[in-house]
Amino acid sequence: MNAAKPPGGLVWFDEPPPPPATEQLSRERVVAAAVALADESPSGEITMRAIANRLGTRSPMALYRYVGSKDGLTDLMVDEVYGEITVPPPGDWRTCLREMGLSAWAAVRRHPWFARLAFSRPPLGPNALRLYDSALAAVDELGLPAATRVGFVNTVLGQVFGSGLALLEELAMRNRTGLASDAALAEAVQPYLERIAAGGEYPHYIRWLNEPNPMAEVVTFEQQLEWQLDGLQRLAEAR
Amino acid sequence: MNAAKPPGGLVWFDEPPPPPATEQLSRERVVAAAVALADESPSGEITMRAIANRLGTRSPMALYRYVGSKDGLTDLMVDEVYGEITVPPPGDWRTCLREMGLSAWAAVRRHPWFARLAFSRPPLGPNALRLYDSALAAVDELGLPAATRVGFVNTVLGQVFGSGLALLEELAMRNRTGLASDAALAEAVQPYLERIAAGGEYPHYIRWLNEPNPMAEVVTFEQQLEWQLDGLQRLAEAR
DNA sequence: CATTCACGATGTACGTTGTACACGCGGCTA
DNA sequence: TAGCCGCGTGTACAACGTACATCGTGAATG
Repeated sequence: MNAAKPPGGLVWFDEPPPPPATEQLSRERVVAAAVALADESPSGEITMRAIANRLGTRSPMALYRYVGSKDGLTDLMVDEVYGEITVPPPGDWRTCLREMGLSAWAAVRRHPWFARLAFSRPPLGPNALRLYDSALAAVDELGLPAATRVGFVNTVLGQVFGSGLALLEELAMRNRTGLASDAALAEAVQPYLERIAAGGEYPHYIRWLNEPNPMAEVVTFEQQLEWQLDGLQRLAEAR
Repeated sequence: MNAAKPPGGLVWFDEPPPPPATEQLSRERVVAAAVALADESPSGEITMRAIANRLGTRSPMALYRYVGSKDGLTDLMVDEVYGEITVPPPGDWRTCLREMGLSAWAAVRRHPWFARLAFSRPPLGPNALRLYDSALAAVDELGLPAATRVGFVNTVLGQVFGSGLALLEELAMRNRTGLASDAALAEAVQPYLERIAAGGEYPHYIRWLNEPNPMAEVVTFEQQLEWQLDGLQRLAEAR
């Protein structure tokens, strides 16, 4: 053991060697720790070192035996969340896709970082495949060509991931600037906007800011999802 | 000048001291170089060092005099692209929002990285404000409450950024894996999918893969944009 | 029972990133 | 002529992902 010797210090001076590696590592434990860590961080950013730390392991290198690389770990995390998305058994296709969308939306609310990663990794893990398989089963009754079937599914998932990403980035931005509440945020931007207003440009923008509740969320995710389903339905009927 | 002396090398061995800083730096030049660089990189990722290099400047620190930080530069880049998005003069609100959506979509195609950054930075630059102002002017005729007005605009822009992000990530992934063409990609995933197929699970998924042109893009951006506009119109009429 | 071996975890190290800080050069002003 | 000040540079540091060699330990083998 050639650990860096504290210059002129005896072993006794160090604090005793941290939580003694509670348990065997495993791919599952690594992924679970990564997911938990990402859930806690507002931005969803994680670090191999942080994961190692959480597992009581001193070195990030220990993880590489189980996940290959950070990208590999990312894929595993993504598939983990795909596993939380459910599709009802085949029946009315529109109901199925709606339920899938809502279920995916719930998963994204639990794990906002998922929206970002889902965009950047191909859905090829077992849970992703299972999800796509169920969803394709649900639209089977329409008798559409292959590309159209998967287009239907992707439209719904795209809506979820897009809205999720907007959600994530707003969370991250609020946290980065330390402005958690609507009020604090409004106050911080105040001086800047007043300078803008003084310039007399952007009259409609200024008028919006001065009306009550300008930030209320009025076009909800559920609403937009329904609109997309309307569109898909019209597409299916016009076939 | 106490530059690191090459160990056992004479000065003459170094190449002569590079392109002599063509021109004065400026915020505009820095931003322009950053945008050009991001456009060239498939992932849209850039580096302060790379920008400095492109400007013939030896040190990345020179940029900090003009942009404050990388985040600051990001904001400037984002606003630059916001400046490429146009809204027709007020008239039929639906036409205006559609034109804005299409114009934004064109901008995103030119600068895919914009979709990612637009999500992560608040639209407070001059060009973003001008865009929002024009868009709000276009929906003014509807006589809706403030939050609803801006909700209309955000719905359209959200659709653009969401679709843009999907586009960007697909580009990035293809480039990361070095599989540019559909054919090359299909070939690379082939063995994996065959193992899957052999298992007999995911029957609908496998069936999709085996039909002709499974990857054809069938639900276009324009289509989805129109569906959102349909929804907005119904919302406005039901008011 | 002794020896070998493979495996899980570790320490060290490298290259890359953003950026803080101090310096030096050149042109302007007092 | 002396001082200053804006601009670019070099150096340095912390944090990151991860390649690599190493080591203690329990299982497999002779």
